[in-house]
Amino acid sequence: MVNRTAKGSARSPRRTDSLSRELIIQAAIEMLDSGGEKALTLRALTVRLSTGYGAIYHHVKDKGDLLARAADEVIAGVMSGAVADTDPRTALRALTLGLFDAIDAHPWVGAEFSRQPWRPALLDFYEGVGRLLDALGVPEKARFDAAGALVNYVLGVAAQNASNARLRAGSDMDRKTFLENAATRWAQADPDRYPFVHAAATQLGEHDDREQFLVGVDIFLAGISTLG
Amino acid sequence: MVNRTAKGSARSPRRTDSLSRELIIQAAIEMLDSGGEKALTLRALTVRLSTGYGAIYHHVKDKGDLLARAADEVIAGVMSGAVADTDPRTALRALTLGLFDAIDAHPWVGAEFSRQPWRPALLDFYEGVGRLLDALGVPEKARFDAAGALVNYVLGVAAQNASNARLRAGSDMDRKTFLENAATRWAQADPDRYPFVHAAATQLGEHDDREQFLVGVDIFLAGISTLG
DNA sequence: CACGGGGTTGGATCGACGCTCCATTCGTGC
DNA sequence: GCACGAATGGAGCGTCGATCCAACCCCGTG
Repeated sequence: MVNRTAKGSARSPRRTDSLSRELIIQAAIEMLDSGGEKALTLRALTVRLSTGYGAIYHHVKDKGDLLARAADEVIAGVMSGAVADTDPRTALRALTLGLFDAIDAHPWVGAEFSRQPWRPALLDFYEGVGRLLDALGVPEKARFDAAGALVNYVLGVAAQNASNARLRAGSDMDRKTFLENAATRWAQADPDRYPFVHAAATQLGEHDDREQFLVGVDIFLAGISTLG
Repeated sequence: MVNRTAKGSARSPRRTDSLSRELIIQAAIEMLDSGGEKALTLRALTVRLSTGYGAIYHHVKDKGDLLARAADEVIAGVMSGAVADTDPRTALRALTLGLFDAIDAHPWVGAEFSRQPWRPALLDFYEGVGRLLDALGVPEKARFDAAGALVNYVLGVAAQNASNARLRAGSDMDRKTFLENAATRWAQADPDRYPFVHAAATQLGEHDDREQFLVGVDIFLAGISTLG
């Protein structure tokens, strides 16, 4: 047999501090936050941690596993800080807004959860929503459908925001000018064919994502309260 | 200079019927429908159309462009068949259900729209929703927020369904057994830590995605009617 | 202290991907 | 019939995720 590693190149020294899964996930989160989803490549990760593929794959199943764990980590931080408000309505707004803000700060989390919506971190979110709906007096039969609808709404907005953030990152502009550009495009829509879109262009340029999200939650809560 | 193509291999004959963008998109849609998102590779596309990369890239900017156009094509088929119902409530349910069914039949479309929510096809959907909300008597100021919330809900459910379809495709099982498996997992959740999830496991196993989607729409409509 | 086996690490290597580039060929107006 | 732009096919490039294995370190046993 041939000695396949009989090259002159000396092997780089082995790391002194041992690698851990936590360390890898932390590094992945930082890379995702600073450079978006496409910035997380295993090659870049090996460079950042000054290690090789073997070390990483020893602690993590594959790239999907790494992404999922990173997303879980971010959400876990949010859900743990959930306040137990006395008013279920206020608590529900706070809970959903917490997830909104987290995904707004880490857009890649939104994309990841729209890909894998059954992660344990989302189970906690589901549970929180369900319990608060109970406290709100929603009958048990309707609770399941209501919780599903609300969670889907939150994830929908999250995916939307994540996508916008990606577009913004592509042509580095801030949120304000991005919205103004979109509004201009809407305003240019044919008023005969698109009366609503044309008319809504102004509001698109001025609206606040966060506030609009809360309006949506309120619409939901108002609708849910009519359920028998 | 060296003649770089002076190989012995004869060039394969040029196609007689000319390639068109429509043809390429149609082939892409069929590949996506039969094998999911990962089945659409440019290499496979060149084989299917018995052509080369150059021909494809002449008609299409890149793979993202191709995916987006394919998704637009599918949705355009749905939106064109929209019925003008007299009752705006019924029409709204029909419109949203149309999009739901389309994405249910072509899960990759859901994933694509959660990635690029500002495509012209969705502008039509937005317009339809906005106009029907107007007919429903929603005041102009609230219409923008309400339409945004509803569209986001629909896209959220769509992304969720697309993801479930992907999971099902991975371990080829039908919808029923897939739901039963998920329900079993929910039922195994700790009843003390996850009382709601544990209790909802039964409904998860028995529920119908389509009906639950419509319940969500109804919750929305009920909530919207409270807007002043 | 010797030693050896298992947990851990680094990196060469693989197959597949999107995409670029260019020689070639077709079609059409002159 | 000829010239020229549009259209085509495919070799090749750079990069990706993933695999695989020799090298390495730590620690328990004798």
